[in-house]
Amino acid sequence: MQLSKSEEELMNILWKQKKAFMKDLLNGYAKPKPATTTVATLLKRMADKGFVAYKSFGRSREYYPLVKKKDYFSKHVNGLIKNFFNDSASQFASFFTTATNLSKEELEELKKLIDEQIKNK
Amino acid sequence: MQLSKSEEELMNILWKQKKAFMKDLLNGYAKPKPATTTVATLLKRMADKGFVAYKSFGRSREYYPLVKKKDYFSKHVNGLIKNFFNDSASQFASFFTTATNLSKEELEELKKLIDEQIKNK
DNA sequence: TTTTTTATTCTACAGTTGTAGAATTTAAAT
DNA sequence: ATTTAAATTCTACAACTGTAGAATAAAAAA
Repeated sequence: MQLSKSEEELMNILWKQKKAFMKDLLNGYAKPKPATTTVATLLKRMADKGFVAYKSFGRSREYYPLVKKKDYFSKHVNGLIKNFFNDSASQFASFFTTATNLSKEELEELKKLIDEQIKNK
Repeated sequence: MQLSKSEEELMNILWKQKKAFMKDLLNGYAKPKPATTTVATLLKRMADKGFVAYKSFGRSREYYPLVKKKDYFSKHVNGLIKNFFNDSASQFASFFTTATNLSKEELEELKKLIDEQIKNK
């Protein structure tokens, strides 16, 4: 099962912190922080879905991710690709480069990266 | 408001066909085609959300998209980028090239595209 | 014209999501 | 030892989703 939008948001905070207590997670949110109970609910759901686990320390818990951001992400993008680009990653890639607004520098950087990739094949 | 997963799927069929009657849309689905009423429900919701419209022909309708795939898509990807990559498109791009499995040919193709982009800047 | 097919509208319902208050528990502060 | 602050569990609830049957209407086929 997939994570929902707000679960993803929380997951992202957790990925950044690697492991965190409730208080750390709350701290990871910006401006209008959600209620503690909201985060708790999300964490429970995420645990049920198998995306996070925790170590108990007395009353509270240290949460940590069970899936790597990279893995989660690539599955995510693959869904996008499948859904929108007839399962063609290259079609997606070309779409991507024209659809997003990368600066010249970023494009150069990306090109370099691709060269690396090509060498490794 | 955003489209849901299955609405996206349908939207994608519509984008391919440019405009379509119910029957065409149903035809666009693979293997276990959904019930006509299911598609009808989705279409109604999509119309409410402002993503499709239609021209009536007697009893039935010819549906057509109100948003371009490209526009929808870039908004979509920007959400992804914002959520996962601190708003950095280039960070996303590099992540993308390593996370997806492009073949050598596809990579070459992509590189060529990027060169085009660079020239146009 | 009677029958059949097809599209549309209504209604329904369970599952998911976003959000959080109330109650409780426990660790920390005084 | 009391009070206070923080984390957890329970409960709740409306909105959104996925899916489709029943009823209806109209168009097409027989």
